[in-house]
Amino acid sequence: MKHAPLIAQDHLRCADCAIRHKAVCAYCEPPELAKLDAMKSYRTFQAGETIVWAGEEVEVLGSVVSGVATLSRTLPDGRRQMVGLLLPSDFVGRPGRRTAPYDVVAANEVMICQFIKPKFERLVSATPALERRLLDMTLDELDAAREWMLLLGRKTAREKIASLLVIIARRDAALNNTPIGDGLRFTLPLTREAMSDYLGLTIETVSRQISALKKAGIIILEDSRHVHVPDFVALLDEAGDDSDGGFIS
Amino acid sequence: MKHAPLIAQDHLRCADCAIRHKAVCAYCEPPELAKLDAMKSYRTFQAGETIVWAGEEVEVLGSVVSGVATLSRTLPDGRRQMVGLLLPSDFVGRPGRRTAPYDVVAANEVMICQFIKPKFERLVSATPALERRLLDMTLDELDAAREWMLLLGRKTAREKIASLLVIIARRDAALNNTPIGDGLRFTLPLTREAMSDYLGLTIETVSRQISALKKAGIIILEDSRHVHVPDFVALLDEAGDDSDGGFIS
DNA sequence: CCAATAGTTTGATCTCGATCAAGGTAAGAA
DNA sequence: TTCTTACCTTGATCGAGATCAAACTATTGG
Repeated sequence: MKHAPLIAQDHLRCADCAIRHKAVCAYCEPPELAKLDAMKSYRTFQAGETIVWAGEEVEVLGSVVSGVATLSRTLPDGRRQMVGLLLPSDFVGRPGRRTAPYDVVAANEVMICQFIKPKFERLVSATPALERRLLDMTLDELDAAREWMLLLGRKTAREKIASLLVIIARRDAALNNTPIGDGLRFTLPLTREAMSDYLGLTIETVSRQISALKKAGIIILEDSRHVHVPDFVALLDEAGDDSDGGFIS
Repeated sequence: MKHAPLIAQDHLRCADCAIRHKAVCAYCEPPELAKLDAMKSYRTFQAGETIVWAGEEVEVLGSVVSGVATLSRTLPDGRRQMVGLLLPSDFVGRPGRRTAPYDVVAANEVMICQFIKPKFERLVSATPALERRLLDMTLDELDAAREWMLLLGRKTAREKIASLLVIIARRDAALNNTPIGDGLRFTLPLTREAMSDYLGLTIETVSRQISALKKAGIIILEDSRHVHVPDFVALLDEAGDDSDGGFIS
């Protein structure tokens, strides 16, 4: 049987597309999947707004359409570690679980394409292709988490910063459908504090290492949020390894 | 419909049991699942033996029956970080993926209950309950990985050691069906070097912190591998948080 | 028995990133 | 405009954990 892609360029734009993508093709899509279209709704969160509180019952799940959200855990004494970064097309929520063990917070204005959980789960149960797709997405998240463990446990502050820049640059390029190469330009969607939470560092160290990369000519800062990378390979080199960060599936 | 547990005490003993557990019950098990019994075979690996090389094609998957295996990633310059610990009943292998991005190594003598991958995957495709169970197990692994990210990014060396001891103690107790409490006694299945790889520390720091916990009376060492915990709550307290480590699902 | 090997512990010193502290910058409100 | 607030940068100092070095323990094999 011939398989044609169900969604092309804009498969990142909303949750049901992100979920259907790869799960099925235009020729063999189970009719149940079309129901996703009817079920979805959109919701916007402001920067800093908490989308899900750790331990709280979650009644909704979906995926990020635009903006950036963070997953983070906090120790009783306030130490915080980000455990995931949700960029457009990433899935939010845990199918089959009642609560999340971490906070989900909007880093900037975030639009979510969402489904009512029980409805969505009923559809999943009835649609093996959807179940398979969710497993596939969860394996990608697991790879990303393990890649991050290597970074947290063994990389230097400078390598951590470079690695984060590489990931953001790659995702940014993928989102805009532009090739990755020299002369790359992108916007940091995170504050220095959020970066420090992600990298297991302090704000000051993040700021210092970014300044150091700037001084070394690896990056050029137009302002604190706008990065220009004249030589992408040089940045990759600073990251300590050449893996794809587990974020490309 | 009434649900009865399919497997009781010994559900940890082999892969098809670990996988069937929770997926189904004695009354509603799909007939396909019985095929797991016919497909499984056992294989033993010596301590230090590599079960799967990073990037290598994997033709087999299954779960740990006895012993301990580790998942680890290595940077080009040799720095190593363990990204997962496989204790009895844990699943090995990535359904639907051709290769693994990390090495799987036997920490001591390990017995695996294994399935031939294509056969297993065909069965999975035909058995939605199995697919769901795999998703559930993968979500547990993801939770554990994220818990570990918090440890790697934000905990002190002492808290890291205490956290690892708590996890091993809990798994050990679960395996032997004994309650967790004071007067706990267990064997460390890892060398100091493996612990340092897991915790993002050096061997020396691991050794020193274990000595410090011993001096503080939190643990009593019968020899370097045999630990006695007089007061479990005191150990928990040293771990910095009271979560279950994501290892209990 | 001794030698060799692998793992563990302890000490001395160094260094990277944390901490403490002070300014700088940009955007919005009064 | 000036005040406020949030965010970012830079400097000085400190300390937890790394590194370097040596000794100790247990096991295996000749």
